[in-house]
Amino acid sequence: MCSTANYVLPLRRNCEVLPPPGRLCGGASMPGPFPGVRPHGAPQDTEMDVAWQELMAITELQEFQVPTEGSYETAQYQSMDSMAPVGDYGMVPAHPQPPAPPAACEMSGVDTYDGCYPEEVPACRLASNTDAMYGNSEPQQSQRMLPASSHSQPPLMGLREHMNMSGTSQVHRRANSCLSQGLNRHMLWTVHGQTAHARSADDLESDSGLSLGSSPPLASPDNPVCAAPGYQSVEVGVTHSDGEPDGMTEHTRRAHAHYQMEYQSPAPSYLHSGAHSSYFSPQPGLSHIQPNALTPRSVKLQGHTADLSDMYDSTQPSRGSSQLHMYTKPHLSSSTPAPMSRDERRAIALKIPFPMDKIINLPVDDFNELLTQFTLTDTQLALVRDIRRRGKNKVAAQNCRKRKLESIIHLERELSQLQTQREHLVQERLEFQRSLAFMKCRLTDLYAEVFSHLRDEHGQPYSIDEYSLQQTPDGKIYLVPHTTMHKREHC
DNA sequence: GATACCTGTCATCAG
DNA sequence: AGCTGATGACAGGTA
Repeated sequence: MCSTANYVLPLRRNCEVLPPPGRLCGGASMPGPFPGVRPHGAPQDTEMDVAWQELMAITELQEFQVPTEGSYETAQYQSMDSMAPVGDYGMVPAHPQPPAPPAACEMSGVDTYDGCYPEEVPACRLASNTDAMYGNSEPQQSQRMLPASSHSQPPLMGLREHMNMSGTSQVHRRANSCLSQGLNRHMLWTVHGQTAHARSADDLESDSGLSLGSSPPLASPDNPVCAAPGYQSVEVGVTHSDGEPDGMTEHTRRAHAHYQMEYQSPAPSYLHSGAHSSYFSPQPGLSHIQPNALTPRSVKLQGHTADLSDMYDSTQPSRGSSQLHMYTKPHLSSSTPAPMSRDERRAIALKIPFPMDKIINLPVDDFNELLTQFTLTDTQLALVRDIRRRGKNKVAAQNCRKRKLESIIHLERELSQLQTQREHLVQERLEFQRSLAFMKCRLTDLYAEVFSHLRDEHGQPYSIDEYSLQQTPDGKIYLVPHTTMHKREHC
């Protein structure tokens, strides 16, 4: 065991031989660390057939006949021609006539609303102007069944450009060009488009869509706007040249009748808690339409209301004009409200007897009670539940995104704070290192100073290389030879 | 035309 | 079991 007994010269603190520090250690610098329109070409027949086969595979559509190729063109021109002279339905001419399989119009019961989605009777209603105008044609089925790049897309793109999409600001941007462009495009579309069915805006705007089983696509009542100019072009350019004396085929009449029932008759009040205050009031007619209720197409149409109304007034009876104005906003302001959503249009199309906000926001018990107060078809029920699910998920998604953004902001802020703190700590470490270097330097000086004053019994100075100063826990300081220290270290 | 962003929707999971 | 919220993924629209 080693002990301090080996120390040769016990020294005391504050020894007289220890002079005060004479100088500061210099040079203690420390290095411191200091980041479409399908090229207006007719779709291939095979593709068309496949598309229709896929469509027909849908249960709700199986009752319809797949139109023959020849029927498309017939329908295109026939329907358009037939539309022109119609005087009872003002909205009729106000939309491009989508090529529809006339064969499907042979089906019975088309003129009777059975509560099904309008798309469930696509051919006839599509053949009519009604659906292409307000409703859409099997949007989701089509989207699911028909790939985006399918043959049916081009004509649809034409229709999309022509009729424009709902719910997009694009409506406003293109509003001015809608009339002129829509006319030309419609003509092209009419001539070249040979798609078996036309998709309405709903169709075009829809994404992957909802479940096919629960929510078949619905007709949308918002497609008429740009269609008007398109139809005008048809009416002017094509005129009634075929063999439709009265200019209206049977299926067209039925479709118009359908439209009359759907959009002209008193509709339930759809009060929406969101951007859309109400888009239908119980009173039929025009005056009740809220600005918010206007669809993009109606908004788009707004800019051309005068022109169109003049044309319609001259060619269409007041009834049709009334229908046209039904979706016409008095003033097109920059603060144009959001257009009707797809579900809103669907609700209108299916005549859901209660407002959207109730569908979405009511507690489940109240919601179920509400459902019991009305006799709804299965289709209506499915739609209502889908609307509720989508509405809630929509809000949830909005909240989720909001939270995500807030989380990102929070994390960025936290990151910034941590970076600041890190910089502070780095500076602090640098200061400590500097201080430590200074203290080491000073200790070295003091060490040398002490040794310079130490003398052995012979008056000789101790060598700093042979001796070192050690302090014991009790505060005593000893001069220890390195050999002893080495022994201690070994101990 | 490519890209980023926004929004709606769907699918899925968990409570 | 059904409802609801949360969220990733996807698609479409827009700038």
